[in-house]
Amino acid sequence: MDIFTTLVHQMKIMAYTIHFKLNDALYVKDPESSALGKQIVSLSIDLIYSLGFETFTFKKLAAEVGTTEATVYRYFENKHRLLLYIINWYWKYLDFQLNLQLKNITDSRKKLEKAIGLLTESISDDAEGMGYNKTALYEIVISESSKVYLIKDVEEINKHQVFKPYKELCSRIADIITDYCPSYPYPKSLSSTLIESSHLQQFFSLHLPGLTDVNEKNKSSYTQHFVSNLVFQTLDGNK
Amino acid sequence: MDIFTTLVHQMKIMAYTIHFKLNDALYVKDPESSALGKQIVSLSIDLIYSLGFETFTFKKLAAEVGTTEATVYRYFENKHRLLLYIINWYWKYLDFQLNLQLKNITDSRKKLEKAIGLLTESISDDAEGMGYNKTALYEIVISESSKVYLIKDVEEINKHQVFKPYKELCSRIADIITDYCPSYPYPKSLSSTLIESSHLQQFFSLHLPGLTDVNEKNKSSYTQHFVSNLVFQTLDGNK
DNA sequence: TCAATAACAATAGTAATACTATCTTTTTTG
DNA sequence: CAAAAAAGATAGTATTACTATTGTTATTGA
Repeated sequence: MDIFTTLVHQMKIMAYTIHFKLNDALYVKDPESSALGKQIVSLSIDLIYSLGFETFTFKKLAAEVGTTEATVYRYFENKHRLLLYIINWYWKYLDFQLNLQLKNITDSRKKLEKAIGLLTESISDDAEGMGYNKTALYEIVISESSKVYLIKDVEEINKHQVFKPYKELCSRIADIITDYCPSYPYPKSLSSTLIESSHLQQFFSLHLPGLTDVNEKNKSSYTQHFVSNLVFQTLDGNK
Repeated sequence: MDIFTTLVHQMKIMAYTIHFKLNDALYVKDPESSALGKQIVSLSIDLIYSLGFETFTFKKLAAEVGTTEATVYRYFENKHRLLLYIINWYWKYLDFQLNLQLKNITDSRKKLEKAIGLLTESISDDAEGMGYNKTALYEIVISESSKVYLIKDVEEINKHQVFKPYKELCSRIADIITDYCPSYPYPKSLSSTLIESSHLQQFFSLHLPGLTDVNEKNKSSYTQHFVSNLVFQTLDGNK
């Protein structure tokens, strides 16, 4: 059984909705186990997107869901864990999409190109079966995802495997990198840099364009081209 | 008058302590204008370092300084502004150090190498005249700096020029990049990527090493070598 | 040098946040 | 149908993030 088939087995696909089983250190009660739980996650994505993570509170979320704060706390310990849950879901989703789209590609350069396309969102993979507001989720990933690890107790929560999906995504891309250029000494570092700088350049090009070389002409494909150039020149120079 | 001389003129150097005049949108009352203000900034660096930004409060800071919360509020509107002040100070400091160390170098490759060295802290520039706890400040920059712009109202606060020192640092490095490789189309993007990924890889190598290729052997120079390879292969490939 | 004024300390208070606890009602399930 | 689990309703606490007021001590500038 190949790794992709294994992944498919880990999910249940029902009526166009993908379910990922996430690490139970992320929640108190599995939000996938009830309609209310799903609503909490779904509406939290919309609310974090519109308020920003700092301004987002469980009280506001409860009002949105039509329930009470206490009920939200029955699902998630605090808002950081909820964000971590959302970001983990996204990492799993991306890993899944990557496998799906790489399945029939044999050329490692094409694989890397596809991965960059996915990360920079230049591939319009349909949001069929996603269940959540895709725009909101992607914006949250860009603006808030680094807040899940940029905390004092990273190492403590890391023990509970909460970064496993991220590490798996990072490893998968690192493997493609090594496949493309076996002599390159930093495949994982380049992979994490690729993931993070894709997001960061998207953020900068939208909100602080002076930190980038984005302009009216290259706008739509700027991040993809910049990151693509960065990765391939680096690897080709290390061949 | 060259740009470096201009910069020197912008500062006053007194008894080994460097003072930078920072944007007054950052504070209510200039902390450089009193001994208490300096204490507030200095001890906030120690406290943010030891508690992490999320756990850090003005009440705790006031206790540390031996004053009251109300007094701290007379200097800074809130803790986000204080962090922004600290990070701005660091950006100005780095820009100053960069100019100082690049002064007598003519070769653009050597200039870039020096810049990378400074960003990855592999150059032990003496902390003489810094006035603050250098280790704490550098750790804050690595772990907390992105929180100053990853907020909902980035564009609003950007109007007050609070990211100017960052943009200046980014531009300065971008100019060296263009000097080294005039045909490279993304000098500012590469510059911001260089700055941010230097910090991120330092963070990952310390706290989530599985996302990098750090090991016992390359530990001390890992980030510098990775980033150096990334930048030079990218630029050499675009010549 | 004295009078004004700014700086700071001390204290108090408010609204919101981040929770926890308890009790009742509803829903699920064995 | 009974037991158990989930959710609703309500209440309450500690901490955070401020604002306001008043009195005292430095500073400074006429």
